[in-house]
Amino acid sequence: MQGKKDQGGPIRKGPWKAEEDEVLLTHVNKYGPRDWSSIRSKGLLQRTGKSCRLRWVNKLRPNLKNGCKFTAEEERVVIELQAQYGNKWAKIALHLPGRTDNDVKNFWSSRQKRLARILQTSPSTTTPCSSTKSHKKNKNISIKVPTFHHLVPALEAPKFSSSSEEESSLKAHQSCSSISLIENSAAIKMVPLPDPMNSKPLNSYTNMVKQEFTTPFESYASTDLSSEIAFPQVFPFSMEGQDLLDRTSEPSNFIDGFGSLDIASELGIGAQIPIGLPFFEPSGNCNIGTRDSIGNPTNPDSFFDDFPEDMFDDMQPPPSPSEL
DNA sequence: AAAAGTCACAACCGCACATAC
DNA sequence: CGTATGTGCGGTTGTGACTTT
Repeated sequence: MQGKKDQGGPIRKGPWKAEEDEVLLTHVNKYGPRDWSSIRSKGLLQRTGKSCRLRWVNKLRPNLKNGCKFTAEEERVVIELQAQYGNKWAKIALHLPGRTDNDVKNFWSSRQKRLARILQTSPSTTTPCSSTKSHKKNKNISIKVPTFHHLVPALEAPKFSSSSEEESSLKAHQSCSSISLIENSAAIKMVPLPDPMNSKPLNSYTNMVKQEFTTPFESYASTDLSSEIAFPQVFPFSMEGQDLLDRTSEPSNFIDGFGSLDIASELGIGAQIPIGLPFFEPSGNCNIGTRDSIGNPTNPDSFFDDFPEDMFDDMQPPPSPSEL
């Protein structure tokens, strides 16, 4: 960039070559992960110390899960910790063996971007879809996403497959979403499953879920969420894809739609909303194949069925549950 | 088949903090 | 004690691969 040459010559930027990695690894093996600046000053590489360190930390360090998608469990941990620590990626990464802060950061960033896009496509009034991927799929439909999302928090939202090994992670969301949605429809009336990972530092989270998981409204009322939830944050439920959006065009299906943990996760409000613990497969095998009894649009627990669709249009911040 | 959009990832930048001098 | 240097962290950007239309 700037004529910062000197010691090791002009600074090289951009993608690392295998030879550079080798040199860097040699250095680390010799002196340990430190003295990054000396790498350049010794003329070993035309990289800044910072760059060397970053390369090692993010790619060359042993035991990294390079190339592996975030598992459902990792995803959940991120969500939980992000809600707890905020954007302290390095801190969060400490809880995820093999993951770097950069990994976590990128992962979260992707989610946020997706959420942002979805938000734009979820107007509270009938609006034609327009440009994003979701839009494309909904091309000619008018999505009417009711603004009653504040009700959602109380709804159980198991995210069965979602990410995890398989294609999952985020990209797979597009495919998983529809599945989880379907499964969610059943989950809504499910009884909380035992916490699959109670040994994790997610106790508060899981306990909360268990506690909350009575009936949507009961739980909602019992925790007085109306006073806890930052509404603006709650509103835009991430519908993990067009499927969700599609479904949300109908109140009864809408419920099915926001079943996923991502609702909170993508909003970064995992700790604020008693989103149910996702019931994904423990071993992170997002077997999308488990899309058994799919396409069951009739959700017996779609309590919104009784509501006139337009009643949500002008919905204001969350009324107390009793008002519902 | 091509174009457009989206995603995931790698890498850089700037700032903050810690330590050495 | 003040300054310089090194390191760590979070934010941002660029890019290639993939998906959808």
